[in-house]
Amino acid sequence: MTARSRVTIKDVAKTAGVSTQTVSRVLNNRLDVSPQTRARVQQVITRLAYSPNIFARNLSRGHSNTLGVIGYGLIYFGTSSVLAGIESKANELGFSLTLSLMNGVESSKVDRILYDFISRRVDGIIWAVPSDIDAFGFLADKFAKVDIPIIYINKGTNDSDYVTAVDNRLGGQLATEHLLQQGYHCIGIITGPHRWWESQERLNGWQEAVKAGGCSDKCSLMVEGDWNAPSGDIGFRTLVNQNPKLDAIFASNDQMALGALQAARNLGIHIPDDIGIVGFDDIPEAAYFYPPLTTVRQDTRVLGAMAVDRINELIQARDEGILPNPGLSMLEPHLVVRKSSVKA
Amino acid sequence: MTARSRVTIKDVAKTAGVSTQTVSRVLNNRLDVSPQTRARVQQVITRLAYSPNIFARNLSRGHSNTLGVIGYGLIYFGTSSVLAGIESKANELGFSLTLSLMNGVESSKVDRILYDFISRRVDGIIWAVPSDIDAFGFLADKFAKVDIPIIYINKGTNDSDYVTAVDNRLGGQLATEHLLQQGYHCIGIITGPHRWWESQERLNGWQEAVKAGGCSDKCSLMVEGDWNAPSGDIGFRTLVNQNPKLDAIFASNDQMALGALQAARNLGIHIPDDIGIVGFDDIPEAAYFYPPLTTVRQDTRVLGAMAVDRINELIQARDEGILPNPGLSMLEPHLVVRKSSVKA
DNA sequence: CTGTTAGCGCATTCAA
DNA sequence: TTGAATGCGCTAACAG
Repeated sequence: MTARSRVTIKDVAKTAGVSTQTVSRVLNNRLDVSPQTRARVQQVITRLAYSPNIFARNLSRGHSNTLGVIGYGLIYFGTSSVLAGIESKANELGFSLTLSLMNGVESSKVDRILYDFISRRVDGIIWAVPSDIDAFGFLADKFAKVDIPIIYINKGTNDSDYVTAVDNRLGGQLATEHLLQQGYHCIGIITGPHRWWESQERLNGWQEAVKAGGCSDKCSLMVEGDWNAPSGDIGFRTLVNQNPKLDAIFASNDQMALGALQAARNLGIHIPDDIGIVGFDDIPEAAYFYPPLTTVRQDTRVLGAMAVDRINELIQARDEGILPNPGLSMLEPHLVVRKSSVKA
Repeated sequence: MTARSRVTIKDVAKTAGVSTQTVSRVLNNRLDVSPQTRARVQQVITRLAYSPNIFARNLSRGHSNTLGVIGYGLIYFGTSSVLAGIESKANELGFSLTLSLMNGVESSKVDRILYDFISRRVDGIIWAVPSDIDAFGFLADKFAKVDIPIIYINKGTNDSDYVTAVDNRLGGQLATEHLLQQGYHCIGIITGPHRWWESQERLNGWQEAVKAGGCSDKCSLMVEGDWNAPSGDIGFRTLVNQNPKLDAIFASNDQMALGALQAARNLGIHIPDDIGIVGFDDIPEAAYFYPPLTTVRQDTRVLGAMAVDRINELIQARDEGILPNPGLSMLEPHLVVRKSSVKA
């Protein structure tokens, strides 16, 4: 106790004139308590404003009913929204959350977080950090040692892992096919960083669609961005310079699309008549861009919720000694058509 | 234990050939351990991959070294960014975090969260939910009973409370004075919901500046928004209809400013030549709006960090039996000038 | 410098 | 239906 001491189960027991066990039973909604005693104990509990010490409880029970979540910056729409979904679902299922944030994937920080999670006896771990293939190499080793169920959000499948992801490849396809259907023929792409799984997949989707659409190599140029608006601005200029015939661009997220829109304005290029643009994410502002942005919506909240459901299954199965089949659960994104890709 | 049992301090003690006490001393970096034994114990600890059970530790120590944070939706820039600041600073000071999210201020949810915080023996509470005056009425009662240090982010002062806030009034003034300096004379405002403290303060700042600038009542019209872009769109149209002479608008956040920009385009009104616009927040996208948005930047990350520093002081003071003076710590926002308010 | 003893607050045996 | 004893894993107070 930090000086002042709190009400414990003993106090409740004493003033209610029963044993601590009985109080414990009432707390845990056991059936084997007579209605009268239960009522009496309840009264005392509320009167004394008693609330059980969760440390004592968890220590005694041997587990924490807590999920460890490793997330990514709170200020990006997609990653924040995933966390919101996780929080909400965890709440619904009665899990507490221990949240750790990472900026990049630093090995040492992962060690510290894992150590903390073990100390907290988390029942499961959700990895919600966008990360590249290299990172997953050393992560796999670390996680293998931990012996706690873990599920990954948005990483490439890997036979033995439990993964929940948005079908980013499909998203890239949808975006690109839409542009083709609108009569654009020469479709460039501004990707995210190449090492990100999401980025690769969106790129793959674009590539497939572009090939299927019969676009020439010259007409399927690519430039790498960094997810932020300035890189969209630069990317747009680069693509246009490389091929003046270019008449459409798939930007791998909405921020880069926003940068591209600004570049176009500054260059006197008209969107969508000269060049069509499609983004990815459908951030709330996208409908108010100029022109309003056609984009691929991914429901990241649902993604987070799915992950929690899945880890819950894993935990329960584990308690029963079962080992569920690993694999990938995919969430389908869909296209939201606005003016940036529809000629007047 | 959930079936499988973990390595405990006993195991370490046994295989290292010392008492659990010595292991404990090593764990807590006590000085009174000989270098040899310390080294030996350390080795065993890493070899056995031992990590202390935090529940046992907290139970024994009597406190949790944890901060309870009540936050607001993860998908809004300002509120998320505050949380990011809190997370980062808490990490730096060695605090763990227990995060609860609220959408509105529902009394029953507050009860549940507080109950949970008490169960977790949090050392301090940070209230980071934008809320109206009415809410603070019943909140005060609840918090008074809890007997845990608490600090509020962005609420009106109240003699006896500890508050950390952005000077929203100053922000409103800065925005409005800037417009006056740029030669605009008839400045309307799109506010946030009237019951929000932030909204009120920005409104007050605007009002002062408008009065000081000698604007007539007709030229200082106000319309209420809801922080989202659509309400900015509607607000813009309303203001323009009410007074065709209106030549500037202060939108109380960037999303509403974005909506206003779109409305202007659709009405054929030119920004900034016909009407100047200033927003509030400086979200990352603001520089890429069309035209780029002049806005008031508030460093919400720093705000969060300040709150953690303050609660830390409170906790320490409390341990020493001192009661620091309550009051308001203000953070100053500043103006970021872009094209939306500067005539060509 | 190290070990022994005791207890943190609760839940889980067992008896009664 | 209830109570008494025991232990979860760790730290604090005291010895030595």
